[in-house]
Amino acid sequence: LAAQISRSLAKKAVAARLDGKLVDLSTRLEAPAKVEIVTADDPAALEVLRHSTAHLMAHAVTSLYPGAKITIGPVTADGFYYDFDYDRGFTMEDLPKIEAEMKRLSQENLDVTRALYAADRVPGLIRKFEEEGEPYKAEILTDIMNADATSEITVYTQGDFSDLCRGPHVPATGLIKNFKLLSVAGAYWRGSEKNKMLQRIYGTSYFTEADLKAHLTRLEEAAKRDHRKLGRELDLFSIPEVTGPGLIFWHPRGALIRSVIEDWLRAELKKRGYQPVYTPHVVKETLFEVSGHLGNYAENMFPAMVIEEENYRVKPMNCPGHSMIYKSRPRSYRDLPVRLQEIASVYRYERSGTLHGLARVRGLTMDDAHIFCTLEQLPDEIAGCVEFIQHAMSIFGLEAKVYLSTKPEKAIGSDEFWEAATDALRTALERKGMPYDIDEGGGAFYGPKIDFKFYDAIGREWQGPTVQCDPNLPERFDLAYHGSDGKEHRPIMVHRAILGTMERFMALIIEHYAGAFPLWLAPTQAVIIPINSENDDYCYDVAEKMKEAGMRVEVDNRNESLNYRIREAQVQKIPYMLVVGKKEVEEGALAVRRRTGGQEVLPVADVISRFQQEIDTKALPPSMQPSEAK
RNA sequence: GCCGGAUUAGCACAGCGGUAGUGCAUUCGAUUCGUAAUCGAAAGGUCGUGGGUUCGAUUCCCACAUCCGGCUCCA
Repeated sequence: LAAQISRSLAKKAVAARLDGKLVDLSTRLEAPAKVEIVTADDPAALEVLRHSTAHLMAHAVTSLYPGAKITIGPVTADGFYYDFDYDRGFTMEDLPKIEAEMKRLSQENLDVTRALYAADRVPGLIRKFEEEGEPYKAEILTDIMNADATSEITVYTQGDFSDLCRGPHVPATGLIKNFKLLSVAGAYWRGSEKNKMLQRIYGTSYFTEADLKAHLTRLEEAAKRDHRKLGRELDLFSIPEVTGPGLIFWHPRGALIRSVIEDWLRAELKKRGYQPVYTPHVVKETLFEVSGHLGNYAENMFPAMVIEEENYRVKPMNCPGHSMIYKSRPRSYRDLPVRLQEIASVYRYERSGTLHGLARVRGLTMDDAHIFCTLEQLPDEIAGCVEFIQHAMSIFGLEAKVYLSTKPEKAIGSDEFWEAATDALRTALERKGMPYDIDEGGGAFYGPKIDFKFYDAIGREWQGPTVQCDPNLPERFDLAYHGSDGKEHRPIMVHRAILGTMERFMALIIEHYAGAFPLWLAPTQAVIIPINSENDDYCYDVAEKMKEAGMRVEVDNRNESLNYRIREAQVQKIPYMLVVGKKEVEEGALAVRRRTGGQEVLPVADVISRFQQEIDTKALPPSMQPSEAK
């Protein structure tokens, strides 16, 4: 019953599924199974194609650059990469040469064949790789056999190129036509800093030219909404070289947006029973000896400064400070939970190569809070945090990937605690109907946590909100409360951030909105543009009225053409442009142009009431809603 | 921190072994305009910093700083 699917019969076939398992088209059918042909429009086909493109690239590289050793070449979210060990780094100039060689190998339409090695033949294979000067392949094989001595190994061959690989692959190189090599980078062998750095080449591949072009266009579009570019164009912030990397200067417009978000946060925090506190930025380093940060986190802290023979440190975290406030007086079980909140700047020494605009900085402002509670209160407290985060995400229209991170190998604390806390986290997510993945062993050494990860314009992952359970700091600070039994008990501490940090969150929403902030966040909500200077007084009167109604409005009566000023407002992504000419003055009206397009002439009072309706009143707490028009 | 690349006016970019140029922004002048750039002029640069090669370096070489893409890290 062995069935080999003829390539001529299924030109578009890329791979097949046997009982749901992805296999090569050349697979021999040894028992009855449900057979399904995977064609180019199947999402799985793209992965197969990209993996095969990675092989094609490795083939091209080994033929162009003798001595380049192959390692691994997996598929990524939008493409693939392959890591090589070569005595010089590849540069962007090498990529066209490699692409040309790939094109040539594709035109040869080499068969891609698969060879299966039973366990007893693997030692021979290892020797073969060693003899051929491919030590990395030999190492991978050795590790596979050490893990399971009965493993079967497959090797794929196209022309004179062979690679150890699980597959599946496209049946012939001729199917690989629309690809692009994108960048070169260094990457450590097996991801460890201690190992040799390899040369990585990234690329992507599609079945059709149109898909490839669309992808490249998407990358260009994404670059346009890069928060570093928009931050300069919209005059939101700067990071001057003279004042140091990773330290942000917020300009008036950026600071305005940030302060509106902080006002929103404070109102939400108040509703949820958080108490605001303030703690010092610089403290004697004893605090961090007690917290254990000097032992475990010192390489991420700014070095000590000496004042009157005492060492002081800039804080890298707020939890020790909040612990001091908790500890400042005896606590009763009746006081719990205690929720201390601070939108607080901390400073961390992040390694220079990791800094990235607002998204990764050395001076960061956490929307931090620490909840001190009993183990019994933990589920409700965590559910409250998850609900808060969910609410915030809905306000900003953001989506996050949620991870529940469980007990790592190196952990402290009792099993009872880990179990109860992990359970509380899981229950909270399920109660709120939040889909999540488990990050097995990804928790902090002191406790499990929930992490929310966001994606930037080009798909990079950034951690934002987090909820962490921690019995360790209460222990270190000897925190206690008097229980109803009259005895002293230890509270649990929950670390949580709703937005993450203000810096990273701003980066995120700048890219999310592509700089076109919704009305409630827009630094300038409306600009009034007189057509000529005769209308200036009317414009100032209207502006005054609008300011009284809570609008952030400006008059642009610069000596520039109307077109120029419209364009300027459009480029600055100002939501409303209000043009005033003779007609509007006579009618007590405004010619309303929206940045999204559309024009209409409305009485001033109508413009104000429309504006107030457009600010989503459900999203904002009462204290922030615009006041009634006067 | 590691690998590769980059650094020229406020911004975006040309250029080149013989001491710098364009556009926008800025300032000034003209223009008073009906929905995405009015015209003209002026001003603006130790060509990232330091060292070397050279008769001469913005250009070539080295170190450092910063940025970009990755890697690693992100108790």
